Amino acid sequence: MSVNPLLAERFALIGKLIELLGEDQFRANAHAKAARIVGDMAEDLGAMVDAAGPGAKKKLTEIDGIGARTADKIIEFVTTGKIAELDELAARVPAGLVPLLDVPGLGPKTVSMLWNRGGVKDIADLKRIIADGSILQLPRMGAKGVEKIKASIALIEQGRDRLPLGLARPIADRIVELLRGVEGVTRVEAAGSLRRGKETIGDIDVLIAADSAAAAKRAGESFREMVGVTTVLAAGPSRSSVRMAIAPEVGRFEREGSEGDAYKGPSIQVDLRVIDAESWGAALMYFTGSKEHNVRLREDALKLGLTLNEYGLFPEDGEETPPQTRGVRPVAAATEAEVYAALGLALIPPEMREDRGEIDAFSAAARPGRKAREGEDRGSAFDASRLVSVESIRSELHAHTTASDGVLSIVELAEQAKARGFHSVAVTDHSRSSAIAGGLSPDRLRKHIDDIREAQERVNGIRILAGSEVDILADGTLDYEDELLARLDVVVASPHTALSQEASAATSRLLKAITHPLVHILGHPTGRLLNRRAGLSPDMPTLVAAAVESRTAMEINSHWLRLDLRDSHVRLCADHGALIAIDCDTHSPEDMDNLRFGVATARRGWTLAKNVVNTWDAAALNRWLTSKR
DNA sequence: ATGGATGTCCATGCCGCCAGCATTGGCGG
Repeated sequence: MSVNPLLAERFALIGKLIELLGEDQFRANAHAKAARIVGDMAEDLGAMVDAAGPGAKKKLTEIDGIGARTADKIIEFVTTGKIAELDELAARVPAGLVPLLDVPGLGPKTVSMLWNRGGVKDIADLKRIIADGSILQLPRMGAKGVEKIKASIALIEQGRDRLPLGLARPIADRIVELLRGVEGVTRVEAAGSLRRGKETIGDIDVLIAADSAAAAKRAGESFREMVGVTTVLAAGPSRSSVRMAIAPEVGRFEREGSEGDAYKGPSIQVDLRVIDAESWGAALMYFTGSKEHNVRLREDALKLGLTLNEYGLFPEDGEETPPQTRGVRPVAAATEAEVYAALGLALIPPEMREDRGEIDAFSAAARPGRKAREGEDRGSAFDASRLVSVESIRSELHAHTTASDGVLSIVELAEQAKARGFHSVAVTDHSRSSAIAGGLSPDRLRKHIDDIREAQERVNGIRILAGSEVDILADGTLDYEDELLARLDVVVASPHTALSQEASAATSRLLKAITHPLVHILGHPTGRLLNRRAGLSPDMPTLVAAAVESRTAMEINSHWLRLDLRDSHVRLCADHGALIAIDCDTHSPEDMDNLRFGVATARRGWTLAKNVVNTWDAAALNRWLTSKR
């Protein structure tokens, strides 16, 4: 287990405690920032500290946003497992107060006031003073706000995580399709973290433009009456807001027994916003985010004598009131491209809008102090057309058949892949140790290879590669003898068991697989499952360096429960030019629809199409495969 | 607490909206 998520959680907590105590806001911000940086880092800080020894502090402070004090705390946590400052702060604030910060509508100032003025120490206290009405005596607590807080608490108590992208996306697609069918609606787009392809989604934001107020009204009505809506939270001319039920089955809705407020199952909030066509681009940018990206853009706008908001990019005139309310003409507003262009930027793909260096990279002018990226001339803007896209994917290199735990025969799998326009598909059933998944004994694999060759005889227009998803055992050895692996066209090596082994063991285990001369692809490298299992936390820089050296591809497993590698790991691969394989780990035909999630993750990690083996034509793919034979 | 410019200090992400209160704080993006 990597210490990074633990450290991120602790830094975030320190920041929150400082805010609750009403102490230095800048210290609080600095800790929140440190939490974000540490959480995004691919390299395990525990390994870094151990490896650097006495030089650890210097190494840590080289990271932008980590100073001497934070470095000390990282080292303290790695070596002792605790942070004294955190313990001291925690002793001064009731533990039950921190979860209150997660209640929508409650921020640090309000929670702090509830505690100091209202004696609130946890959610139960808050509910009590809401119930007996005494909360209304406190400053800034009016009837309207308290109603909102009450509703938010009810929601929080259902205790749900953010929704995986793979569940949110089909819901959003359905809503977008519904609204596009409303007469007079001219534009519809889902924005937010969904549009950025983040692995989990907090809520769904849908923007529309319409050619009349009547059309916008019709759209709002259709939206609020959709199947699956359990509660209408808002119903105004410019905004509607609902909660939608999510059935246990993917992307399906369940209405029986879920009428109105009685519904207590999983749900997601969906907001519909009506946008003027003239400010479509600015609004889409604002609602797409990320917040950090938006703030950077607004900062840069000010340096150019401009001010950016969700209505457009305007000349900065020093007036207090928003420019659009004074009839000021925007410099740009209608499309994202023109707003970015007016800021001296090429259109930044939504997946990259995270304030992770993309604004400098997309700047038309060279900016000093920036390292040129692989495949990029210093001083020229990042070329978004070179990023990998769904359309650029030409093969699936990780798929299962009925021989192990898939539902398709070899021929059926080939037909599915062909229908998607692929030139090749690899049959990679499980190896013997994955007994539950029907792993093949060496003898069965030999027979399976014959079956694959025989299937190829019967199918035209697609190449069927004989492969295996071979288990990487806990010590790094592979589940078949080299002699057998050498007979396969493609070898995907993946960890399936011992997924909680310690970082150093995981690193050497995976390193063995990457450097094995017969292995082409490292499959779902960490074995994590979203919201369920953290998986391995190997030292990623070491793995990536080895992958570059041995020309082994690192997989992005596209299944929305895996998305493994994750975006930050992918970015490390892109920075070093490692090969990437984007695969669906196909077990059934629908699994191939997950490709877009894998591609989104690749784009979030700045992956160029040329570094993705699935984008290569058949000849190039074959040259790479045979180079390891 | 950090990072930048200076050599110890100084500034520190933007903008709009809403409720509550009476002109601003707090929140969310």
